[in-house]
Amino acid sequence: MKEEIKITLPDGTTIKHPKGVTGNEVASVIGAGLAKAALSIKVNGNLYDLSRPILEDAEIEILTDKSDESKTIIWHSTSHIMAQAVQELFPGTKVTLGPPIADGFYYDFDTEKPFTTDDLLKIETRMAEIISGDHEFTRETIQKDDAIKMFKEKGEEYKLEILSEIEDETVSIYTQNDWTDLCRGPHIPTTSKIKSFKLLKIAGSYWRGDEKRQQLQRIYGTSYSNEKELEQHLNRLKEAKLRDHRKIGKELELFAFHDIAPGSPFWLPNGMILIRELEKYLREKLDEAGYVEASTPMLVKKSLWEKSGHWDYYRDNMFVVDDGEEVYALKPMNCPESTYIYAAKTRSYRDLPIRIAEIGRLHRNEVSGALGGLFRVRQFTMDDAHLFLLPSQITEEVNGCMKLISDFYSIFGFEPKYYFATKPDKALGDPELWDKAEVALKAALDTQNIDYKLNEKDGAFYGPKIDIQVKDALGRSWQLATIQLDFVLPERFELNYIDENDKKQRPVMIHRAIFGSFERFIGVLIEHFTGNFPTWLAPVQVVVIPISEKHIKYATKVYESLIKTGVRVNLDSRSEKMGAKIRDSETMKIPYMLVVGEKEAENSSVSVRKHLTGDQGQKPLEEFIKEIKEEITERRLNNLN
RNA sequence: GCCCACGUAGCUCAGUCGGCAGAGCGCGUCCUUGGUAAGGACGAGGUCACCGGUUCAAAUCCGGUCGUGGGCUCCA
Repeated sequence: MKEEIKITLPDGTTIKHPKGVTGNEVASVIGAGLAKAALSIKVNGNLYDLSRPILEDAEIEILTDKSDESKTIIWHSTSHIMAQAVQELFPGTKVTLGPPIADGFYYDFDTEKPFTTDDLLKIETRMAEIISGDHEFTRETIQKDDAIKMFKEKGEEYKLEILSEIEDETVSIYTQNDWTDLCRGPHIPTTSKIKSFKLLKIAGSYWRGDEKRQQLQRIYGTSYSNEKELEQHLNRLKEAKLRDHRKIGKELELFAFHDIAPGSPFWLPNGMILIRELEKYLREKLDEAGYVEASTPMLVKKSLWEKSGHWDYYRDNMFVVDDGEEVYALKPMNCPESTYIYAAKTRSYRDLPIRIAEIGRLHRNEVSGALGGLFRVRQFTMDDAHLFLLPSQITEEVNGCMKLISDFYSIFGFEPKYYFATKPDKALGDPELWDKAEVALKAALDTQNIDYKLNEKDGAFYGPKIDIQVKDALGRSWQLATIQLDFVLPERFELNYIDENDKKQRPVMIHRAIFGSFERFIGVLIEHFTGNFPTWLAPVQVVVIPISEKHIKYATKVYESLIKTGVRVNLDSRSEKMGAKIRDSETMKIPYMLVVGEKEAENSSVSVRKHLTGDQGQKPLEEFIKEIKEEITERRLNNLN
């Protein structure tokens, strides 16, 4: 009699099966429907192919297309099919890696001729044939030596390099439709489980992401087990395009780029309003949180950068200015100079902590290919701050930073997520201080009951840090804020304070940013709000629309009383029809349109139309002013997104 | 920086096989005076990114430069 194993289902029931039973068989016993929908199986936490024998007692979970894990399996299987199609259509192409990624998959190829858009269509056609052939994905475990022999014969040098790094004696290979790839798996049972797919783009990449190594051709694609999900995915891409801050920035006249200053935005008057409002809000928050503000020079002698270490490690990213007598560099960071503010006078332990904010304009010479809209620029304005404190104050100060950050974000509707990064292998500074600091950071996170993810050994070489990410309205994550401890800079710049025993001691330094840079943050805000800013941020808050020339006089009165109360208001007195004026204001995403004519002039009222919402009816001008003032002062969200 | 694609009016874009530079929006002037998303007429506006080459002839073909976009971490 054959040996039996115990299979435990997610609901706790157990079923006995003969040893070597496959996921397919287990699923069939549970139900025919499940067997049909099954894509993979989780066995004791590991993903298995449905055809792979289970050899021991196991807790299992049959995965259908409802699970995220099975999506990655579908994507990965599709990348194999794509690789097969590519090698058939373009003989001599060598395969490298083809993993699933966030929303699909890619495969990197070494090919003599780069792929064209037409090639993508050909590849898609061939893939469709393979998929409809309903070929099985079969797994085989073979000796590594045999695998080496096999891929050597095929001339797949990249697979050989991968094999040389594998320590196990056996490796797995997967075959579909007579095409075989080295792969850890698992895969979907048959090619026909893929119901929809699309190849999205061609891109260059490097073998192992290393620019010194072979340049490869990457094809990105995505696939799903039904038509609908692909459609949804393509819609998301479309939606993201509509929200693109470069497009909206141009339409709303927020900023412009010009060849004359690559990577540096020209802020137009409308965009400047965003900067001014953010600055105002930021400074209010900083004042409340006990910060002082400083400003340090933009152009500094290179000896400063030598001392800070930037000259050795960051010079490629710095703009260097030689006036013929002296070599200067534009500051790429504020921190080294902030130490001069601290050291401008003798500090006592009683003075600490000192929190120095700097809204500083920085220049970084990013390589041309890295630039992108407002997200990656060469000149930007950082909302920076440096805190100088006693080691015993770390927890409290980090707490303060986190509170400031979550407070700041809440009015934009952002939920912060925290990542705690600890000491990396290559770290500078006193190990004892490192330990203390990590304990203190953890204490800060714990006292606030903050849910965080630990990124071990991911800290900066000069200290541990907490990174904060937010998700925007489209669910995309952005890293904006960071809180970093620094033990190295106080050392390099020989900072000190006088302790209670009249002895010199080193302070600990914290670098922190709330939203990183104005440029990037505004880019994120534009996409988050689709340009439909809350009223307090909107470049133009109200437009007054007289119905005809006869009403310009009253419209001017309305306009002036709004100006007087500090509302940003335009008067649209063009000889256009009201409909056209409304259309133009809607296009410019202006929060409020005040239509005024005969009726309104008679009783000092305005007819309010709200952006994207429509006619709100008539109300007294005074009432409207009171309401909009309140909305602006409280910095209310408009919930239009 | 590297690979691919792209660069035509302020904006969005068309321009076939190499043969006189186009549209809509916007802008200007005039007409129109209106009740919640485009009223009408006329007009101005171009070194086809830049430099060079091929050709009788280049926006168009070739080479280079600059700029823009996508990608270059997601580990068989």
